[in-house]
Amino acid sequence: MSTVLKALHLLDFFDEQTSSFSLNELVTLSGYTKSKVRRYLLDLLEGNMIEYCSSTNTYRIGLMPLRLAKVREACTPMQAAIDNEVRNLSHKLNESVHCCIEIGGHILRISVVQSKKKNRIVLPLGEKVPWHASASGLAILAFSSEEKVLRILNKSLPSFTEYTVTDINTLKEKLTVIQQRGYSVSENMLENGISSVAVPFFNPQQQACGALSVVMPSIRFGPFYSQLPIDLILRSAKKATSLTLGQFPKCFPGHNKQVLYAN
Amino acid sequence: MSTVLKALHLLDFFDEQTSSFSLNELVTLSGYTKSKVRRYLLDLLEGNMIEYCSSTNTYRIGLMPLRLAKVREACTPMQAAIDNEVRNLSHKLNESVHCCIEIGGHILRISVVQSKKKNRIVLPLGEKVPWHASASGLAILAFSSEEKVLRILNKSLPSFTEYTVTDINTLKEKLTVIQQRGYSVSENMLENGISSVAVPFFNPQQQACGALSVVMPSIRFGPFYSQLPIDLILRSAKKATSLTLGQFPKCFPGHNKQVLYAN
DNA sequence: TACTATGTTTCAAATAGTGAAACGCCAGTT
DNA sequence: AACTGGCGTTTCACTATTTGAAACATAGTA
Repeated sequence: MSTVLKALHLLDFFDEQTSSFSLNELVTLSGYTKSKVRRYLLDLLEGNMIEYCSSTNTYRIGLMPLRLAKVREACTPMQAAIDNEVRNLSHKLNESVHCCIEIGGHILRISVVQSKKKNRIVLPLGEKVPWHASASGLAILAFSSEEKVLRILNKSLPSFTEYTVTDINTLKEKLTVIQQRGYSVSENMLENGISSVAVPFFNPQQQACGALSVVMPSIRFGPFYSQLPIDLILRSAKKATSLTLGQFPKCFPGHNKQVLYAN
Repeated sequence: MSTVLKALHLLDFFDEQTSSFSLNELVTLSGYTKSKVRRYLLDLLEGNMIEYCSSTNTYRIGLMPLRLAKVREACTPMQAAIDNEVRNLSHKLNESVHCCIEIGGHILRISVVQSKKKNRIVLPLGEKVPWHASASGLAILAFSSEEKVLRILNKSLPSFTEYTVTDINTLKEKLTVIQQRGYSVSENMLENGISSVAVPFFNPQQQACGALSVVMPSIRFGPFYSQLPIDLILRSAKKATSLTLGQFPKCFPGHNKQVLYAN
């Protein structure tokens, strides 16, 4: 593994919950030796990827990512495009809609719009979502390489409810179904009473890089699913894809324009 | 120079104008050998810092910077804090106010609020500002290391008006004055008819990382400067500094609370 | 004062980075 | 079809950078 990659790996630990670390904390988290971590941190510091706060002896994200994000958003305004699609879709369906993208091996929720209904699902922004127990995670996995699927699912997976599927073979079968349908469904898999439908979207390399998901109380899911507005959801996913210069792969169903509904 | 830093250096070339590059373009820009650049790009790719677009054979900024920027803004909302100070200051002075920060060796304007007066200065957001011919640039330089000053000023500097100073020794004298006063002044240096005053602000390492600047038609500058509301401007700069967890250095004048006015 | 937890420095050993050159591929030209 | 130039890819011997362990420094605490 290259030095550059090892250094960049340190950045993976920073998130909204834990946004700054001391040297020793990163030593523990990364498993690298102290000298290694220190050297990397100094390099990242000089490259403006992180900042050092001398009063607390901790490191946090620096200004360079801000600049780079600005550059990226300036030429391909993904965040704006996605926020827009999520808002539209939520407005049309009057259910909560959220969008997750995969970064650094995790799925992160980067956009949410809540339903206006009294009984609705409220999802925190920036949260990590489990691969195997969310419609979004499965939607992405279904259009990922076999190797990646194995890497992610081939470990002991946590069970959240009695409906969480943790067996790799059952999960693989689920993925096959999702590949055929083009969307995934989660009923009470992550938390009892919450159900959702997700459609993946793709990056320029035609890899699934995120998913749009409609999420609601399970009590409303039956009627919703029986006349699933998959066209609407798909259209949003395609728009999000094209706005970020991505491309749906040939293997995606509905290339033949025939969309499969419920069951 | 470490490998990590050399790899990160490639990211410096990406900006709003030129947001994607082929391998060879980066070879030319960086002066590195082809093998080197390629290796670095692959590492950055795997670290999600960049994306590869196979249809154009070019690289552009990836998703990781987006994530990191989000993390940073979530814990220290710099952009929001600065926008706020710029708005306040502009409102109080009724002149255009803007804020620049230094990223990757350049000064970028990241926040602007226009004066409400008919005759006012309108500045584009995201523009690069020259180090030697702007109040902001000089304000930052005055509180930067000698080595950095030399690196930046020790090349042939463009002349914008007959008032642009391009001689390094004259510029250095200017910097000394700014160090004593805590603010910098630009009269017609970048464009005839535009004058401004700038105060630097600082990051946690007490390095000048940006500047707040009040800018107006030169015709109003005399009266303005004769009773310069430096306290107001300084207070805004200090607030911007503290909100981003930064710290003014000991060497900054006014630690003794005595503020020097005009001339 | 001693103790502990943290960050810093050092240096020989070894791993990972390096540049040059050869290679393969594609598109445009003759 | 053969030639050409431009670009990305692969390879490999050489060596410079990275590495880990251990000693050192410093700050906070009992």
